[in-house]
Amino acid sequence: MTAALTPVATRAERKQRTHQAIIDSAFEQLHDRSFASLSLREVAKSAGIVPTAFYRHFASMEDLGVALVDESMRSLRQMLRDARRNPTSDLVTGTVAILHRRVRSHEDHFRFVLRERYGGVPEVRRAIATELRLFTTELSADLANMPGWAGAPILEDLDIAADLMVSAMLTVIQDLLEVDIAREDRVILRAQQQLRLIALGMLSWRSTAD
Amino acid sequence: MTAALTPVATRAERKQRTHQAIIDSAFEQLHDRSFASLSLREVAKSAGIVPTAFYRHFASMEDLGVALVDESMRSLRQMLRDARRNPTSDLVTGTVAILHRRVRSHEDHFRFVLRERYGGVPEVRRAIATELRLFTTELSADLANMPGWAGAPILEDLDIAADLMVSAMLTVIQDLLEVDIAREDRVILRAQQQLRLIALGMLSWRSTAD
DNA sequence: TGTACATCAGTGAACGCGCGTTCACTGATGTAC
DNA sequence: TGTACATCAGTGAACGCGCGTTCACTGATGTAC
Repeated sequence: MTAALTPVATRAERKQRTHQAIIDSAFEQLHDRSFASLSLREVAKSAGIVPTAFYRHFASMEDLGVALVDESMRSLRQMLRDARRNPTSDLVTGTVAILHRRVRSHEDHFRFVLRERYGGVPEVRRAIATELRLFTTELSADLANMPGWAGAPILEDLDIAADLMVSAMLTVIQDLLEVDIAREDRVILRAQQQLRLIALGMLSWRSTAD
Repeated sequence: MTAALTPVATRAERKQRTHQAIIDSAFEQLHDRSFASLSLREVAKSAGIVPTAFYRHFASMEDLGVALVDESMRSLRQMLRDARRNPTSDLVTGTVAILHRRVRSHEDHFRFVLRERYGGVPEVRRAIATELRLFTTELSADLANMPGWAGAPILEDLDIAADLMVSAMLTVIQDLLEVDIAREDRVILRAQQQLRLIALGMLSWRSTAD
């Protein structure tokens, strides 16, 4: 009795495997193309199934698109959670390091989200917008809980800073995806400087409001 | 001899008119779709010509895409020029007002640029990236010439701030394009606050570097 | 354990459609004399 | 001004192609007894 003689998998396991193969090969194909230009037939072919079998897993391409958003956003949320659980002395350096690591280990996900954020498929766009809004809200709440803000900051003002930080970091992610490895240190440094700049602004802001 | 009896236009004028009709109706069609999903036949039809006549004006759809970028970027550059020539006492309020006005008068252009910035057509993406880089550089130079920075700021640091401002303003533009008129005041206010936040950060930054 | 039936992931032919592009053309406008 | 020819923006038929979707099917896996 060898492993080769046992059945490769149950029917459910095989289905799940094909399901994931569709998602994975979609991300692969989306490396340098927009989701709107990706055809059902192309996805099916690269996943190793016939076009009609696609419908056993997704009702439509839009449906697949939303699944890709879910998969990608898990990366973003995980990133935020990592940052929360890893409160280093230098918060900016730590946060940028986590951002850097997750972008590099999930490049396809971030590329997809940034490209489709304002892309041509409404359902995908809506799903991304909803998740990013959640992301900003969570960051804002995290800022409020920071030990540094002893002087009772106004939540609404922290929201402005959180918004700015998310804008800046999305730009940094895009730069990371485009830069060649040799020049990536400059992008990282700039990301740190921009977060510090916003933090400095917040401190002056508070003293201005006093 | 009435105007109606004079020839409507010369051949060259008629050609130019069709050329512009193609560009205008492309922007119209792109209101809620990506450029990659727009077909040559659709553009031709909405411009009132037969598909093959398209080739009298553009070598390909990519060629049209680059023309749309040129047309759109003229709006962006004009905006920067307006801001330079209009040095009000409250620079932030004035700049945001100019941004607001130009976005509202050229919504199609800004929508196109933001959507295609990371979109599916490489040539269009490249054209936009080049123009945005120029835009940031010019803004950085403008910051250096500002009377407020009496204390000899380092150009490289101003670059970081210019980058951050462009990121923030691109997000603001997107918000303006999405928000309903009733809530647009909040977007404007937030834009002003974010620019002030960055400016405050720059002031502290300088005193830190001293 | 063995048999008979149900389930269902994946198949493959077929459909009608819009696509980009070619080609020879038309006929109004422009130009040379 | 009148005529003969050149230019060229726009036409319309035709092409081969990949698309999403339908449908009846196959045959391995799962289940009930």
